Amino acid sequence: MLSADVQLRVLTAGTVDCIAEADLRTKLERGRPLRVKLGIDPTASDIHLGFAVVLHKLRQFQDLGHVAVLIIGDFTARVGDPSGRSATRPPLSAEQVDAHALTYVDQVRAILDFTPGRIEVARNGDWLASMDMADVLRLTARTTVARIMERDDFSKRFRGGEAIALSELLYPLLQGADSVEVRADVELGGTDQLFNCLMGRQLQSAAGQEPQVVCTTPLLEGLDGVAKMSKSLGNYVGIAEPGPEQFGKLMSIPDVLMPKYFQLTTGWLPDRVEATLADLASGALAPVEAKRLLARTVVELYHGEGAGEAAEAEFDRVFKEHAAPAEVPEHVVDGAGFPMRLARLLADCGLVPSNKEGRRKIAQGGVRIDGERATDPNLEVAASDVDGRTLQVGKRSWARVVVRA
RNA sequence: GGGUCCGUACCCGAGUGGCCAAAGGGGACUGGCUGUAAACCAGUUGCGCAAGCUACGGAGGUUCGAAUCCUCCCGGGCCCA
Repeated sequence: MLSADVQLRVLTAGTVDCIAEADLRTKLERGRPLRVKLGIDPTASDIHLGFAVVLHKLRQFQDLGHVAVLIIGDFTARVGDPSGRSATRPPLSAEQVDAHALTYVDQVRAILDFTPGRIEVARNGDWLASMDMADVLRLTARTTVARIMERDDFSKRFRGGEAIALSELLYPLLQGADSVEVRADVELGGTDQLFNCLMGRQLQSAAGQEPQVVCTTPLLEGLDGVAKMSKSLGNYVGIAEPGPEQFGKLMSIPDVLMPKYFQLTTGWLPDRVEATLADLASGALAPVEAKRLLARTVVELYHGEGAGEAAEAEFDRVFKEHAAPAEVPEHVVDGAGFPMRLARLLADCGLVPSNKEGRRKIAQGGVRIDGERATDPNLEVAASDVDGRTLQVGKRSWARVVVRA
């Protein structure tokens, strides 16, 4: 195992908070593998680049010989993490949570080391679900209303006269209870998790354990450049998405976000990031080229050698030469329905949410059949007009029509 | 438990008996320009080819006519206890 100093330098790089760094040093100096906890609530089906930031940090710990303790928050997902929220989250069903949990573990394999002994995966329902009222009361007695209300999310919502479910107030305690349960030495999380993680320290102390060190990583803004990347806002790049998809999405990020994306999503060492950003700033590297480089790098990271260039080639094909992508989803239509309105067909193919919307898109010049723009919203098409052809709506939606006799 | 205010489309928010499928803003989408960036310009943003239908928390009611008035219910805020 490397010296505590060296480890400390690597581990704290790119973190926002590390509470307390001295404690981390002490723990590292013992030379024993640390138990590094990271909780994920399976509230969505995709893991995205924003969450990958903290996963990469966890991987660094693993690479230095420490143990990743991944907590799937199957129980906490149903309470709803109030972090960064301005409203209560909608509850998820147990089935949804289970389904998400499975895909999470699958996706996380792309980043974490699953060598036995290097990782533990646990579900917090295993201990939280069986708590009885006495346990809950004991837990809640360990903190105070004032402490909970210090939290920005809560105090804002409270002052704004918005609803806060009592169960939401308990969320930080549950997350803290996880730390006690798994005897975490370190807990990682995004900066929005700071409060929750600190609760773990408090509860561990109360339980007679040495408090965990809390390391937070920066939050990544989503494609819109404003809000935090999240599934619910749809401004994310999933780590399991196809390369060309990732590439296209990354090309659409605002320029101002490029430095941050280089820092947080490429997995590059700080020196290389700095050098690239310097080139960008000096004009030696054009913004487009920098963005292409970024997109290629990220795609390679998740899809392997060569995938970046393949994605880029596909991107050029579609957006420079305006050709249809290599893979267009097929849509089978019953031939009996013909002749039919083009607008209807677009809706059937799922390219537009309604017939009406299809008419609008046509009128606005946003619809093409094999690259040929359609302009008449009342256009009727025969089966032979569309069979085997590619429909396009806007810049990013395609479907190949297959008429079934 | 008492009092009081509120619930409008993806979000915020105007509307308080007909002129309301509902102002305005944000977002989103389409087109133009471009580097699928930003900025900017134009347009669209319930469903239906249309007649029309469905929609202003839910259910009833008053009225020729309701998002607007009444009753009950559900959800939320605040004050008092």
